[in-house]
Amino acid sequence: MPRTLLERPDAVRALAGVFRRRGFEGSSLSVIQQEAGIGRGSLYHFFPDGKTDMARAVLDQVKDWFEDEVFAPLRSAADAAEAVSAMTKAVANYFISRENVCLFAAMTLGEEKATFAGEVKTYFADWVDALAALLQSGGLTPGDARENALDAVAVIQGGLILTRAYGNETTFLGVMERVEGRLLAQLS
Amino acid sequence: MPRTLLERPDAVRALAGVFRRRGFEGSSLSVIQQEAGIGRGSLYHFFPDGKTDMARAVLDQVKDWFEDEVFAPLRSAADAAEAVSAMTKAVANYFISRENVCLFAAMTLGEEKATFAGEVKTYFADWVDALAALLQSGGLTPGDARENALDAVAVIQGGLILTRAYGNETTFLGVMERVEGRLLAQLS
DNA sequence: CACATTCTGTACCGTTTAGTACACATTGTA
DNA sequence: TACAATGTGTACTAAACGGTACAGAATGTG
Repeated sequence: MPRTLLERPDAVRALAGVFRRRGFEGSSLSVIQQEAGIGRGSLYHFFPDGKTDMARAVLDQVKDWFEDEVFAPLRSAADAAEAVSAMTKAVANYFISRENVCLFAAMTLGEEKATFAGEVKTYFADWVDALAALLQSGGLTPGDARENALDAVAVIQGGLILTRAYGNETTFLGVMERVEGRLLAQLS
Repeated sequence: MPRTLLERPDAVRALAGVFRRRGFEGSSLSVIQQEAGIGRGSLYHFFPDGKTDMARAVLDQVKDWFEDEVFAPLRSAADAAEAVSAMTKAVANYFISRENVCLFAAMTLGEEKATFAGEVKTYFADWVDALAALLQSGGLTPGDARENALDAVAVIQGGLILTRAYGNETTFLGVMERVEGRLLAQLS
């Protein structure tokens, strides 16, 4: 079975960049061709169902990354405090190297909202649940753990909005530092 | 000078609803006509520069509402704790009655980002600054006031994302209750 | 009832959209 | 080198896009 230069995961990575910069509806096929450097033929070869297919593939890849690098470590952590620090560090690095855009958050707006509602809900629920479980393992009551986890994810997402609005990155970094501090304080 | 049935502010209100539901790029002229119940002729009569003009008018109206109902009260408050409670209540009611969408946050994504960057930055900066000033007047150091204000606005914005993702409203209400509690705790 | 002004519906324009068709290039294997 | 599978550029379509033009309806004033 012949292999050529462009593999599907590479295409997905390139698409993710375009969607982050332009949004889903703002990424026309011509824009995608140009910015991702992938011709229309290849695009419809890898993603036969068109733009929706492309977006789904991108969301899947993001979800997989978070599952491996964030959610799973939270669930299987031995030391709660260490796990909190690891999570904030991983998440901060991730979004800073990806234009401070969370594609799942972007999918809660506009027409694409209905299309990806299931995936979006699962992503955020997995994140909140994994963090809540960790906090509970660190001594918090189930209720407190859940509330703190939800507020942590919320402040991270809001931090992304504010850092884009301000046009800097220090805003987001500050939010991440403080959310780490608050979570660690809860654990002690 | 003759007056007819539809006034510009009414049109702006209708447009805001469409933009909240469909996003800026997702709101085509035909969709706007249909959902806002305003014909193309009227649209271009009130907003000669087209869609950009419409979006600007909507953002202006939102900004004015927050200026009057949120920012100004924060700045001129006598009692810091009361002002915090008033703000959280006003903000919660506002977003719940507006489909849990902050149009300024939506404008930090996609192609329209560049177009409205100035207005968006001003909106969030005004909010954070007004809240920080209040917290400072309530006894916090300038640094603490600023950090707490920024995190409060961030968690509110993130709460909107999560409540849309979960498809409920209780998530956002919970976030609002807790952010009020945390701010009040700082003041005491 | 005129009248000027403010609105509004409709037809239209050139451009762009997502998606399709398909010949052809590229590749690993035999 | 022949071959089948995989990947890709190009031309094309119908529909939708934002925006324009403009006749005429609606309105308060004299």
